[in-house]
Order: sequence, then structure tokens, then C-alpha cells
Amino acid sequence: MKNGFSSGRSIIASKGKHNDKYRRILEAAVKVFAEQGFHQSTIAQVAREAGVADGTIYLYFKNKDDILIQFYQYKTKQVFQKFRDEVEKGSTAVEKLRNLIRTHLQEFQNDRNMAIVYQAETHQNRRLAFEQIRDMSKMYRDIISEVIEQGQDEGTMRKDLYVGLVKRFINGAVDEVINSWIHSGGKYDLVSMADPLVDLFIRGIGTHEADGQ
Amino acid sequence: MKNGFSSGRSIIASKGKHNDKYRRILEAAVKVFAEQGFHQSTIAQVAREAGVADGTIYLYFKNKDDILIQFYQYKTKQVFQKFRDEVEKGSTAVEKLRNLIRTHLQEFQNDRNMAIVYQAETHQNRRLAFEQIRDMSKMYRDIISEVIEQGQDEGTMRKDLYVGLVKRFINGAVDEVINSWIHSGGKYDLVSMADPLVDLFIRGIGTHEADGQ
Amino acid sequence: MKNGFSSGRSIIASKGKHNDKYRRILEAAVKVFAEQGFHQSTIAQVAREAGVADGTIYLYFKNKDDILIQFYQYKTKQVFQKFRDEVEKGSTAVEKLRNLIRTHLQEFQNDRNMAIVYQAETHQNRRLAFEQIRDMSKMYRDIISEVIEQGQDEGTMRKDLYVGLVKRFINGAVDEVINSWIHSGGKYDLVSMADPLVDLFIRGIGTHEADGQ
Amino acid sequence: MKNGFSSGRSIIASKGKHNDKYRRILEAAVKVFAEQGFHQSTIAQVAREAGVADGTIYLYFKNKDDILIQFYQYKTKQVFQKFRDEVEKGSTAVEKLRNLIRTHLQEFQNDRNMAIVYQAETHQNRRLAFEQIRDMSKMYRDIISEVIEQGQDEGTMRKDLYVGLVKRFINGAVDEVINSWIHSGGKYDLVSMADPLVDLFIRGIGTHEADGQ
DNA sequence: CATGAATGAGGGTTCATTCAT
DNA sequence: AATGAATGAACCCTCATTCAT
Repeated sequence: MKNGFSSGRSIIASKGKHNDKYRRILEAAVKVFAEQGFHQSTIAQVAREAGVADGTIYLYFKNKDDILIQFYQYKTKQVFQKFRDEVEKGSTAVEKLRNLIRTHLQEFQNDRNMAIVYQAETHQNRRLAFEQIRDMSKMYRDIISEVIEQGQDEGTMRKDLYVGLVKRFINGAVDEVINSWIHSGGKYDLVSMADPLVDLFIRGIGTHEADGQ
Repeated sequence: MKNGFSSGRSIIASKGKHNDKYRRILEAAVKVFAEQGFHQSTIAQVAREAGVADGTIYLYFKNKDDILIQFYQYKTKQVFQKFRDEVEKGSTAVEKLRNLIRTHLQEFQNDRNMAIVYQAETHQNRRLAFEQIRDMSKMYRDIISEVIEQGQDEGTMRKDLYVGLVKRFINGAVDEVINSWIHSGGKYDLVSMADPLVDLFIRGIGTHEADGQ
Repeated sequence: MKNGFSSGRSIIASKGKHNDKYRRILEAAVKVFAEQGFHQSTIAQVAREAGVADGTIYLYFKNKDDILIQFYQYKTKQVFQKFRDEVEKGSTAVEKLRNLIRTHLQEFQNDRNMAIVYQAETHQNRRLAFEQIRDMSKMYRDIISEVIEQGQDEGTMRKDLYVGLVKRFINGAVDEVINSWIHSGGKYDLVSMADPLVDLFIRGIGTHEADGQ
Repeated sequence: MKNGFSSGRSIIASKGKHNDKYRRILEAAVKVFAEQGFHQSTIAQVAREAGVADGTIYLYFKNKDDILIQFYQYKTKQVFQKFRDEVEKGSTAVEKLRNLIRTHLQEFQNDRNMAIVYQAETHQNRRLAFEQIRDMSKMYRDIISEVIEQGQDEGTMRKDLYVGLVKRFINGAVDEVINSWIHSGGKYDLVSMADPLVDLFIRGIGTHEADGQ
């Protein structure tokens, strides 16, 4: 499952061999980008890592930027689909939230290179060409919105929430937990953070003493 | 106060005029970096924006990287000092937390370019030379730790918290709120998010109904 | 034979075309360096002279310095091998010395650009990276040493010679004769200087009258 | 006596203070040029070594090249005058030659920086502006010519000499001996080479056995 | 399809020289 | 006279992209 771009579909259609090369390049690129950052990486490095010639990359990708775009399009899209699937498995809002967070941490832990590239590129303001990167985050936050609304219907979540803020609140917290894990060198188990994190989301850090404030 | 690098001290000492040029370059650089990203920006662009010759930049900065480093050293350090100062003004832990968040949002709203550059560069994994960037975030999280501990002593914050996680939880949520504001084009008032955000941190999103979960 | 870098072997291996481009660049470089000096020459000039793009040079040479280094490595090394070969053809020490000097003048006359670059760079003290340049001169003087020793064994050369000095004496004299020829614009036949020069080495400028001094 | 440009006369005329600064810059320049080569040296380095501001150099020298030109004009010219003086003190041709060589080695040993700069720049073909550098060598060789002619009149030097060649022969040999000394780091006594060298010039390296060749 | 040599625009940086103080 | 901050032309080198094989 690791580094698997198995469902990626290249423009070059569906011949097995091509798909194979397409995936190899994409995996190589994400690995190189993760290690050095997108800008510091060269096409030559990606080509060497993928075991193809420099020129071959341009048979599968329009240009360097396009590699990143396709990464988001094929790899992340698929991850986000999994988020949806896992959320569906829960029945209550809290279960769904827990499933979302757990799967998020799980997937990013499974593919650390993806996590690194995702974190870095998501926080760039530039590169208008990559608007879809933001679409990805939006999709994530849409899932949260739905869960929150269900929770409010169920009566398990506060009705006085500013949902637009809650989405950021959760998204940001999870991202930063992943970010820390990346910078720590991936030393500890990321998934074990899921339950404590959900607990924080639901109950907050305050006691009833603090409620009066 | 906007874009003020007034306490920046170049090697060239403290004569009014020199500081002036040093600050002009730094402000210009942060503006250009914010607009295009660090790597997409050229020294020539920064020079033009600052109204100086390309070579002049090298009288004040060792190289292009050094501009970013000095930005963190002089601009952000000063902002973080303000965080500490404002936190001191609160007496209870919740007040302190609220002051921290409010000042954070306030300062980043005051200097949007700083906010953009800060967000972008903080999430890069590469560039070991910029370790101090991470030190900055650490400093921030240290403040949070202290506040949490005070709250636990006061009895206003839960004693069963994993503080290492709470720090990320709060840091990430605030960052993402700022990030959203940036990407929205700075259209709304960022500071008004402070109180709702603190409320989320303290009380969470759940009702007592959810506690049983 | 002129300007022939035929034995040069680039990393890019030995396909005719590649070697061709490698040689073309090397020849162009030596020509440009000879005309303007190494430092006054630009990569762009060398590229234009060689009929390639600037960047192409970096496919064959690590950097500008490397061009000079390879020049010494491939061109001069080969010349010096010829010196050895010609020396071997003589039987007596005087014949060997004469062959050495004649070949030296011959080869440098054949490739005036090489002569110019060699003369100029050999007298620079800096540039530690080019130590091999000095190794080249040392190799030359080693040949002389051997010849002198043979002459002493034969009884045709004085036994009271400080060989370390004699090497410099001969090396310097020949170099200066070449130097003069270069600065004259290569107007006269350099090789015809060989016999008179050897005569001076062997007999000196004095008469028996002077011996008493 | 070391590094003494005491008889240098700047265009700025004869005020003591100016002359002082002029000499300081010239000495500093030669020191820096000797250490790093002319091209690797910067005006800023020379200025720092001389203890003046960069701009000050342009009050005494037209440009960077001019420093080297003035070096030859004032420093070397004066050395060459000393050569003439010392030659005059000899009566026989051999004495004069010996005095020339000895003084040459003596002066260059006394001012190693001058020796280094002289050796390096004399062997550059470029820089037409520095034709006078070659004039210097010519002046030197003119002295040799006169001595040879005297020797021929005296009967102590061979009449069948090609004087144009002999000049190069002697000049080159001495230069190379100095060159070796420089590259050795100036470890041994250069002046002690004078007598053996003159002996080589007069008697050659051959025995009477070799005469037949 | 695949290759990889070739291209050349572009960028960071240096440094001789100027000139306002 | 002296200063040294400012200038900007020039240069080395990188690397995304192309295209002939």
C-alpha cells in the first residue's frame, strides 16, 4: 500500500507498461520532493530515482509543476476518498469524527513522503496553478462540516458553533500534529494521537470551573 | 507600526540612514516573498521594490537566504516578545490564553506579508539553515505549556491533558485560522476570531451528551 | 596534429561525436585563453568559439577551472610523453638533451596556443587546485636529471654539478626562449634555436681565458 | 630596505603625507597581489591592507591596472637601476655578470612579494596596457648584451655567440631559479645560487670530452 | 516510446568604480 | 583629501525543456 499510486490513470491511457512508468515517476518525484523540497529538486534527480531518462518524464507530465498537480490529483484524491469511506462506517457524529481523524493520521503515517509534500505545498500562497491543492483541503473541511451538522442534530455537539471556524480548528490541529510528527523524524506512532485529539476536540481543555469565564 | 522593522540592527550600526535602508530592503523582501514565494522571488525584484541597486542588498545581507533568516531574527522575534508581554498582562490562565491568541491574530493581521511568509516557510521541512524558524514555533508552544500548567494549578484546566499534544492542538488551530484568512485575501477581521477560538479550546465542540462517548 | 586533443577521454565515453565536442571545446578554450588570458576569458567566449551553447560546456567540464586542469591533463601530458619518447631515441647524454630541447621547441611551435597558456599558468603561484601544473614541470626536470646523470657516467658532463640547479638552468632558459618567440608573434623558426641552445648548455659562454675566473 | 617604495613619486606631487599614503597602498597592493594573484585580489583587500578607504586608492591610482603599472614603474625601475649600478662596480665582463646575477637574486630575495608579482605578471601575454612590463625585461637583457660584448672584446667570452639567444638563456635561467625559490616557500638562501649559476653560464655543463659533439 | 545531449534564458553574486558628504 | 555606501554591469553556473536519433 505504501507509495501506491496504483489507481493513477495517465493521459497516455491504460497500457500496463505505461501506467507502470507513470507510477514510478510519480513515486520517485514525491520521494525526491519530500527529501529536498519541490524547488530544490531537479527533473534529473526525479528521473534518476525513477530509473528513466530525463526526457521520458515529459512523456507523462507536461512540466515540473504538473508532477505536483498530478500528485494531488491522483494520490491525494484517492486518500481523501478513503477518508469519506471510513467516515461512512461510523454511525454517530463522534464516531465519524474519530474515524476521520484516525484514518487521516493512519494514511499520512503510511506514506510519510506524501505527508511531507502535502504539508509543505499546502501552506504556499503562490502558485495559482495549484488551486486544486486548496480544493483538497476544502473537501476535507466539507466532511467535517457534515459531521458537525449531524452532531448538532443528534444533540451531541453544541448548536452555538461557528462551523466555518470549527472546520479550521480541527483541520489545523490535525495538520500540526502531523507536522510535528514529520519533524520529529516519524519516531513515534502517529495513529495513537487520534483518540486524545478527538477527546480535545469534543471536551476542550477546560474544566467546568472554566465555563464561567 | 505596519511592516516595522524598527528594532532591526544591521552590522552597519545604528545611524538613522543605514537602518532605514536595511529596513526598506527587509520590508521590500517580505512583500515580494509574500507575493511570489521565496524561491520565485529574485534579488532584482526585491531591489526594485526597495528602490536600491541589486548590489546594495549584499551590503546588508550575506545572501538571499540571509534575508529570510534576518526576517525571522528581527521581525518575528519582536512579535513573539509581544506575545509574552501580552500574556503577562493576564492573571488567570484563560485570560492569558485569550491574550496570546488575540495578540497573535492581531499582529499577523497588522502585517499580512509577515503572516504569509511565516506560514509558508514554517511548513518547509528542508533548509536546515533555518532551524531558528522552528525555534520560533517552539517558543510559542512553550508559552502555551506554561499557561496550561497554570490552568491546571488553578483548577480551570483538565489535569488529564497530554500537554505535548495540547500545544500542537492550539498552535495548529490558530495557524490554520490565519492561513484561511490569508487565502481569503484578508477580507474579514481576523481578531474577531479570537474569542470563539478560545471558547473552542476551553469547552470543545461537544455537549454533555457527548461526554459519555 | 595541431591542436589535437585526440587522446582526451571525457566521462561521456568514447563515441566519436562526443569526443569531438569535448575536443572542440578544449581547443576553443585554449585558443581563447591564449588570446586573452584565463581570467579575462569568459565561458560565453569559449562557447562561441567552440560553436556550442554555454551550458554545453558544463556537460564536459565541471567548471571553468576544470577546463584548464583538463588541458594540462590531456594535452600537456601527451606532449610530455613525446618528450620521453624522443629522449629515448638518443644514445649519448648530449644526443638525448638535444632531442629533448628540439622536441620541446617543436611541439610548442606546433601549438602556439598551448605554449602561451602553458607559459602563463606555470608562473602563477596561486591556485592550489592546479598543483598538477607544477607536477608537469617537475616531470620535465626529472628527465633532465636523468640525462645529466648519464652524461656524468659517460664522462661527457661535469661531475661537479649541482643537478638541482642545472635542471632549473636548462628549464628556465628553454622557457624563456619560447616566451620570447611567443611575444615576437611567432615570427621566426623556434626549432632552429635548439642546436645553439644546447651548445650554450654544454660549452657555456666563456672561453678558456675565462676559466681562471 | 624591504618593501621600500621610498623613491616613488606620485602624480599628486611631493607632500610628505601623500607620498606616504601612496607608498602604503603600493606596498599593500604588492603584498596582496603576491598572496592571491592580481585577478583574485580586490581593491577592498588592498585598501584594508593599506589601512585606507577603497575610494582613497583612486586618488593615487587611475584604476586597478594602474597599480600594477606603477609598481613596475617605481619599484622595479628602481631595482633595475641598482642592477646597473652594481654592474658598473665590476671591471671584467665576468665580474660584471656575477654582480648582475648576485644583485638580481639579492633584491628579489629581499622583497619576495615583488618577486612573486614580477614572475607572474611577466609571463602573461595579455594586457597590452602593460607593455612596459616587457620593457623592463628588455632593459635587463640590454645589460647582458653589453656585458657579453665587453667579454668578447676582452677575449673571455666566445665570439661565436648569438647574443640574442644568450640574453634569453641567462634571463630565463635566473628567472627559473627565482621561481623555484618562490615555490619552495623561500626556504633556502637564494643569493648562494649566484656563483654556481655564473659558473654554469661561463663553462657550461659539458667536459672537454663533450666538445667534440 | 525512450533517450540524453544540447540548449539558453535566467538568477545569484562579485567587485571595480563613483560621488555625495 | 578622505571616506565608504551605493551602483550596476558582468559573469559563472543551473536546470527545465526540447528534439534528433
